[in-house]
Amino acid sequence: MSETPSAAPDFPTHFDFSTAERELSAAWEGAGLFRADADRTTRCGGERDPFTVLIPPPNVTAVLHVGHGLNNTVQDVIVRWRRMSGDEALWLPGTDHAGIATQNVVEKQLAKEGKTRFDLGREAFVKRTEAFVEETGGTILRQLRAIGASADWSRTAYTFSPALSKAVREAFVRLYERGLVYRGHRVIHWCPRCLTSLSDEEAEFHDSQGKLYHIAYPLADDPSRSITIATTRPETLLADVAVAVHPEDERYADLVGKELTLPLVGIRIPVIADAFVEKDFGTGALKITPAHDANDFEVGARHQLGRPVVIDAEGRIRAVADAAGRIPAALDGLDRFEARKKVAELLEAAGALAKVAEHPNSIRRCYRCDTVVEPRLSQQWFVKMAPLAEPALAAVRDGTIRLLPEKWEKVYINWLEGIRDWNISRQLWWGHRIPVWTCGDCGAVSALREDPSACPSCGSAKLEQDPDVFDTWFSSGLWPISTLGWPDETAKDLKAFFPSDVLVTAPEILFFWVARMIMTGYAFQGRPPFHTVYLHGTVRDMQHRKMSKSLGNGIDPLDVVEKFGADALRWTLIQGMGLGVDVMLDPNDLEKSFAPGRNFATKLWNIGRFILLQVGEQRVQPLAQIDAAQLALADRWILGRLRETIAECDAALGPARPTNASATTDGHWPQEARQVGLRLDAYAEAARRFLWNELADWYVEAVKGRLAQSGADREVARAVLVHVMDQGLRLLHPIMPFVTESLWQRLPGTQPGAFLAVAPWPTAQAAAAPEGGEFEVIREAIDAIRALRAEYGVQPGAGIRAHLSVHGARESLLRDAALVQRMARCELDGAAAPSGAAAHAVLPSGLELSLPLAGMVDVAKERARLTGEIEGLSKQLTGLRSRLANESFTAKAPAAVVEAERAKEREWTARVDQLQAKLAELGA
RNA sequence: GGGCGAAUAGCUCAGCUGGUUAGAGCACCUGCCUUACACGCAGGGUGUCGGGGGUUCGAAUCCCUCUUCGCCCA
Repeated sequence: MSETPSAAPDFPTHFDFSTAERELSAAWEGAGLFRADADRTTRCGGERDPFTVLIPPPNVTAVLHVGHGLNNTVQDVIVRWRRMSGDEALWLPGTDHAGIATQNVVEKQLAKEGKTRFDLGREAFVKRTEAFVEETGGTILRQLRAIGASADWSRTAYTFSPALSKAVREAFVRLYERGLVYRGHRVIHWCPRCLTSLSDEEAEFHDSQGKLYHIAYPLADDPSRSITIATTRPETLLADVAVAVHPEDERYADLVGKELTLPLVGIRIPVIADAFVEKDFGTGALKITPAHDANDFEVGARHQLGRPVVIDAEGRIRAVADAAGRIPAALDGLDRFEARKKVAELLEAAGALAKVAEHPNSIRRCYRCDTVVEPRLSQQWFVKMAPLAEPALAAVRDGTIRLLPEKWEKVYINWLEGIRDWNISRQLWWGHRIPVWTCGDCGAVSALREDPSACPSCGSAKLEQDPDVFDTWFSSGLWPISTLGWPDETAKDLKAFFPSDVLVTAPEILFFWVARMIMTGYAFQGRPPFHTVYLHGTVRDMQHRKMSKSLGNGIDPLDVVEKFGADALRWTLIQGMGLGVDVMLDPNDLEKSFAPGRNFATKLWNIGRFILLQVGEQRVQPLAQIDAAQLALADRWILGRLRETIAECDAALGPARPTNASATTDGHWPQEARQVGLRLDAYAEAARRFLWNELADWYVEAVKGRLAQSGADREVARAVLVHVMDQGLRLLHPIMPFVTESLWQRLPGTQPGAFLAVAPWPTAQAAAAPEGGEFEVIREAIDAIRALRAEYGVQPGAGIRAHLSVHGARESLLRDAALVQRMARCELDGAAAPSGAAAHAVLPSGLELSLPLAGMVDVAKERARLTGEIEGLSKQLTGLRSRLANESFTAKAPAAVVEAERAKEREWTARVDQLQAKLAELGA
């Protein structure tokens, strides 16, 4: 490693990211840059458009993993972009109390002490959980600061705080009053480990290899005949109340109305006909178990059948209800899976097991503990979803809300069209208690905003509150309004920042959370909670597996921050963020994944180092004061590239909001704008390309000679250099906030105390001077000379000479000969090329270069090279000419296309001619 | 079983409403410590655009079909 001995000691060759991160985080927060002010928004009479992003609240028990890193980096990039763009940007952080997840964690702690929550009792358990959350609940938010999150920490919300709990209660009571919630006795998903019901979404499907048991049920009055049913769950036959066949199934037509003997149990059950049965599945005969299967429940209800319950809350076989005489002693008390084996054995022994076949199927598992869900008959609170879904469906259909990428709009619509009622009660202790009281005297059921002391109907004090709590997602669904102050309709934040703008989350929780927020937005505010939903991909390892604790393939973002810096982490994540595309990272080789980000930061740092060491800290003229006529070719070129890059970044990111949105009206995404913007990878690449491939690789090199001299041109160069660096840093800041802020604050001209984090986002200025296309000719020449040098193995340090032909941009190239000299180590010579062996290049502009490389050029090789180039072009030309000769092409294709093809033909023909002339010069 | 989507360079992906000599990043190979940077610089190879058929003057792009993979829902 080489160190420049003269380098300024306070400007090392590498960026000290850990110090910068610590200092800048403190400085940003100290200056209150991320605190949003409601009064400054247009909705409150201020001047700025509000721009609100609400964090998907992580669980209070969570510790930061790379998935959080990705989700929050995306939000931060968007918020920083809007903040710099002049919006009153609010990124509202917070956490979710996570009912089941948190209760599980505390129960596990208790288990280590040899206790259960029942040993403590409800009140003590809740107290203990509160204390646990108090202690560790802020962990993940603190960790988010370490990756540079510019959230407004003063507004940190928590779903179980008193304010948000009030919103939950108000929401439920309003739905109750509107007749949109009801209590019902249904077969719901039950987790026998968590001992609670689950919503459809919380009971996730998993493919499994099950078995299909074919069991013969003999006719009660003629045991020589039987009906064979097929089931995956033979243990539930203990609760069978009928066997159903399809009404049009001729095989069983004569048996409908007869009775069967239930194997192992011995009681008589009827054969019924119901169109629900699929004739082609299994044997076409279906056992009906209303208490243990949701579909059977419906069938049973249609036929007024009983509902014996034979499996208890823990998943054990017992005569729970209406099941007297149904449980053989050998099965009583057995776990359901043990019971399945035992039932099969007993049936086998009784000769009733006709067949057992392998049967791939899907089973539901608890999304929190993976336990196989048990369908269970029980009383729960449900939300009627169809009326709530209607405006949520319309909003996406008509473009009030857009989902990116587009395919999720279809999934969303498909789901909402078939929406089912939502079970919102949970038999947990950690959560918002359901505010419903039943009177012990008059039986009145009341949903109340305030805890009652007496029955609202009869005045009795004998009131009992529903013991259950709400599904956590019920409170999460209110997040966009509850965090902003609802149900206080006069809350300033609600006025200023609702509706919010972009919601950034993972598709996994599209139904759990996103759809429900949209529904509650309409239900309680009559408006959409946001206009854009950005659904990002998943972080995966090199085998495309999702990162998880159990697989041990995770990446700790804080580890990455420590080893490579927060900017490197952010860069890697954003640069890989194609719309909806998964981000692949290698947990076994962090260097491979994150070194490019760190290297880019170092590169930037060294551009800054060059500027400070070469430009110095003396006053630099603002670019606006420079007379356009004084700008060099390279200056005009880099300013043109900057203008183009700003436009590219803007096009990749925006538009920020639908066009016709106002303080009181919801905007609308026209069809052509629905899928536009938030291309973070394209934005990242545009900024990187400008700073590295254009500014560093070309402009910095081009400007070196001018900086070494003194005079007016040096001042012009300094002004342009500092300007383009300043603008480039602004463009990159949302992605790499630390290194850009560190450099920007050191740029000559930056006011002390100013922050890049709130500096204005660049706007593309109209060109002050011609774009500098001539500089492209210089670049082409340098490229060509470098390529020839490499081709012929010219020593890197050796100087050579190039003769220019009379064609093309000869004069302008000669004017900048010094530049070519430095960048290609090649002296330009306007004199005609001497005869003899030389390497040749014909530039697209028509200019010809001839490099006499005495002793290096092998004439045969040069001939072969030129011939190859001619052949390639000729082949292209042949195709082109036959297209132009085709009359139907010239007649039917648009004139502009035809003309473009003709121009191409002229250009290529000329080029081939030039190359051929060169070849001729080399002799036969 | 129903719905949605993808298949383009070794890898991850762009290529939208048909017309560029099919691109980018990473990886890879070669040569260089050229006074901001070796965490760097310069140069370089790489594709029957999944198979088949169709529409068209013209298809990676539109239509049909097959194959493979993924996601959502039941």
